[in-house]
Amino acid sequence: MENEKENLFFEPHRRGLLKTPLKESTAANILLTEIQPDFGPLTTPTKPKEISQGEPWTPTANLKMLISAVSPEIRNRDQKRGLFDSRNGLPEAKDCLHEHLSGDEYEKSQPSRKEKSLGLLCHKFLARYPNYPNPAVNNDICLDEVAEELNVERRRIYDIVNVLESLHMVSRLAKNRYTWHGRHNLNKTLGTLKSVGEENKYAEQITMIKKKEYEQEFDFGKTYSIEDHIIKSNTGQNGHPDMCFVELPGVEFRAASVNSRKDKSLRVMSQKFVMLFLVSTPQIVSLEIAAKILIGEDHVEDLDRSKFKKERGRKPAFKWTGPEISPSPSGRGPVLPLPRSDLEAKRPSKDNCAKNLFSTRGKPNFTRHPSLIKLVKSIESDRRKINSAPSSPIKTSKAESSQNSAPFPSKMAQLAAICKMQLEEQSSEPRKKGKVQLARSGQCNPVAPLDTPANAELDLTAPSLIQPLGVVPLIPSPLSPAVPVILPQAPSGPSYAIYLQPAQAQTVTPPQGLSPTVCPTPSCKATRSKEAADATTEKAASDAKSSASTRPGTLLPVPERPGATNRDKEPAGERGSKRTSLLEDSGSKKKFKEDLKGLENVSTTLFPSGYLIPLTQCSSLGAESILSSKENSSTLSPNHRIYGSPITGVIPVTSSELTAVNFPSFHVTPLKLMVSPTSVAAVPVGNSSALTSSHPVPVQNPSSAIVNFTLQHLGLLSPSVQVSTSPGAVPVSPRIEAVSVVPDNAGTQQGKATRYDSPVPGHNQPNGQSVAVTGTQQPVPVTPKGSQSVAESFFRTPGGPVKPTGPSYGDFDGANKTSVGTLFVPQRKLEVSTEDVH
DNA sequence: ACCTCCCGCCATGCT
DNA sequence: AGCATGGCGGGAGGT
Repeated sequence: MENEKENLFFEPHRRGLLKTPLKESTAANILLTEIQPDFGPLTTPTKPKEISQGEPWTPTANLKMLISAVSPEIRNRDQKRGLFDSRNGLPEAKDCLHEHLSGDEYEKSQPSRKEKSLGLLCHKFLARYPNYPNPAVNNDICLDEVAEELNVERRRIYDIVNVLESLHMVSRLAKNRYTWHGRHNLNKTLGTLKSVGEENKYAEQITMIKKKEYEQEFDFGKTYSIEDHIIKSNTGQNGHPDMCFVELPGVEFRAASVNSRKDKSLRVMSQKFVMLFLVSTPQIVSLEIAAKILIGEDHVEDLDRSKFKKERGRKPAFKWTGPEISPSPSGRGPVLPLPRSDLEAKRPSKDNCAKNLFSTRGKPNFTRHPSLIKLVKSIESDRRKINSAPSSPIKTSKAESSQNSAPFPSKMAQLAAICKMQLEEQSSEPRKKGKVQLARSGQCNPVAPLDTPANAELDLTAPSLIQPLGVVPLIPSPLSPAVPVILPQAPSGPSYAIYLQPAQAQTVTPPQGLSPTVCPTPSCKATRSKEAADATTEKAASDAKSSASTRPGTLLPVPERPGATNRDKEPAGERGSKRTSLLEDSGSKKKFKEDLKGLENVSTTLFPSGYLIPLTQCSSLGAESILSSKENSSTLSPNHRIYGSPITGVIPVTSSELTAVNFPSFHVTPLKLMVSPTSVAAVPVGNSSALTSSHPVPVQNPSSAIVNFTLQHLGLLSPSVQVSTSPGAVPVSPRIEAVSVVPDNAGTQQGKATRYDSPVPGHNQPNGQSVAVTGTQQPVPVTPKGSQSVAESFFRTPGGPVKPTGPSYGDFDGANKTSVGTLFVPQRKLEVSTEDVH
C-alpha cells in the first residue's frame, strides 16, 4: 500500500547520498551537523521503532545505515536510539555499535532532548531538500524513509510535514508520500495567509486582547472576564471558530488525513499562527495571544490564569523573521485563483473562506483551532489521487474541531519556525539583493501594509521586495495565482467539505474539480498565466530586483508529479465526520476539548474550511531552480546545495545548543519580553506588536512548540520572547531593543535580521545556513541553505556565523513600520529581558 | 519547582 | 481488518 515509499528514488536528496559521514560532534552540535549530513541517520536519535519497521527502504537508507555505522557519532546516536533501524538491515550494526559504546559513551552519544527536539528534526528535514526544488525532478518524500533517515519516529515526521504542508512547502501525494515543493509557493502561501488573517481580523483581535490584558492588569479579576467576553464574542459569534485550512492554488491536498481528520490540527493551527504574525505589525506574537485567538480565549484563559497566578511576568512570544508578505490578492478579494466553477459553488472565494472562517471579520472566530481541515489540494490532479486512504475528504469538521482544542501549541510554533526558515532561505536565496528590502520587510515591513489586505496583491510588489525571501523567489508566478482561495464551508458539514468536497465531491469531476479551489492542474496553469501576468506585475516590481523572480518555473504547471500516483482516488471522504464529533468529546479529556465540542457543534457549521490552494507550486517548481541558484548561488548550485554543503554550512553554525528557539540567522528570536501593560496599551491595536503581555503565562499548548520550531526553522519565526506581563512590573518602555532582546541567539538573529536585510535573504543565513545538509543529496535544487541557516538559527547557533545573514526577517523588526509598532513591543520586551527575564 | 516538549499510546478514519 | 495519521497525556528533561 502505501508504500510508495519505495519511491524512494524520488527523493533526490536523500538518495544521493553519500552522505558523508557526518558526524556530529556532540549532541548540541549535532544539531547542526546532523542537519548537514543528510541526515539521515545521524540526526535524530531515537526511535526507530515505527519507522524502521518494515518498510521498504531505499538503498539510501542502507547507505545511511552504513554510514552511521561507520561514523562514531552516528553510531552513538543510533545506538542510543537504538536503533535505527533494523530495516536496513543495519540494525545489527547498530547494535554492535551500541554495544561498543560504553555506557557512558552511550549515554553521551545519546541525544539529549535537545538533540531530539523537533526543531532540530525540522532542520534536518529541511536540510535535505532544496529550497527550490526542480520540478522536473522527483521531489517525493517518503515519510518512512525520512523517518528512518532521521531516525525518528514517523509520528514526528507527521508533525513536521503537517506544518510544511500548511505552508504548502509540501503536499501530499499519497500515503506516506509527500512532494516537496520547497519555497516555490511560499510567498503565495504567506500572502494568502496574510490575506486570510486580515480578513479574519486577527490584528484586531490581537489588539483587543492586548487591550484587555492591559486592562486586566489594572484589574486582574475583571480583566479576564472582560477579555473573555471580548474574545468570546469574537469567536463566538460564529461560534465558529476556526478557519479552515488554507489551500493554495496549485497545491492540492491530497492528504487524506488532512481532509478527514480534524484538522484542527497542526496544519490549520500552523497557518493561523503564521497569520498572526503576518497580520500583526510588530510581528511579534505572544503565545498567549496566539492561544487565545487560535484556540480560543476561553481555553486559554484558563491556562493563563493558572499560570498567571504563578508567574506574571513572562510570556513567551515569537517574532516573525520571515519575509514580509503582502497579502495575496485573495485577501479580500475574490477568490481568485480558483475560479473554478465547482469551487465557486462550493466554496466561496477566498474571501468567503476567510470570511467564513473567521466569520465576520469583526469577530474572528478562531476559536478552536481544531477544526479546520487542512487540505490543500494540490493542483495536480494526478496527485490528487493519492492513493492512499488518506485522502479522504472530509471529515466533519465539527467533531474534529472539537477535539483539538488545544494543541496549537508548541508544535506549531516550532513548525512555524521551520517554515520560516525555509522561507527565509527562499527569500534569501532568491534575492540576495533584496535583502535590504528584506530587511525592511522583515517582518515588520513597514511597507507592507498589513493593513491592507486587499491590496495585498499589490502590495506584493512592494512587499515582494519586502518579502524577501521566498516569495520573491518564488517567483512571481506564484503571485498571481497565489490567491488562495478559501472556501467557506458549508455550515452543515464539515467545513472543508465544501471545498474539498467540491473537488472531492465532485470526485467525479475531473481532476480539476478536485482541487476545488484550486485549479486543477491545467487550470492552474491557466490561472497562472493570468496570475502570472498579475503576478508578474507585482512581482515584477518586487522582483525586479530579483531578476529571476519570474522564473520559468513559475509557470510550470505542475511541479512534478510523481507520476506514481496516478491514482486518482479521490478521497472519498466525506464520511469522516462520524466519529469525530461524537467521539472526540469522549476522548478528549481536556476541557478545551469539551468546550470545543460545544463549539464545534456550533461551529461546525461555522467552520469555514477554506483552503488556500497554492497555485504556485507549479510555478514554483520552475522557479525553484532558478531561485535556488540565486539563493544559493552563493554557494552551491541550486539543487545540490541543499543536500550538500549547505547543510554543513549550517552546521558550522554552531549552533550551539541554543535552543531551538533561537535562530540566529533568521530573525527569529526568542524573546522573553516583559511588557508593561501600559506599553501594551500604548501599542496600537493594529500592530499589536506588543507582545501582549498581559497574561503572564502563556498558554502555550504543547503543540505550539512544534509550530514554533517549524517556523523557526523555516526562519519565519524568531524565537519566542517572553514577555513579562507583569502589569506593574516593568512597564518597560518600549524600545526597539526588542529585537535585540533576543538572547544571544536571538540577538544575533535579530541583528541578523537586519543583516538579513542585506543581501539575500536566503543567504542571509549566514553561514550557510543552509542546511543543506549534506551534500549527499542530490541535486535537487535545493535551497537548503536557507533552511539550514534557519535551522541554524534555529538552533541558536551562537551567533556565529550564521547570524549574519539573517534574512530579512530581522529587519522586520526594525524594519518597517511595523517596526514601529514592533519597536515598541520589542523594546519593551527587551527591557524586560530578553529572556525570561522575568 | 516549574515549564517545555519528547515519546509513543491509541483513537481516528480511510481503504 | 489493517494501516496511516495524528491527538494527546505522561513524564523526562531542562532551566
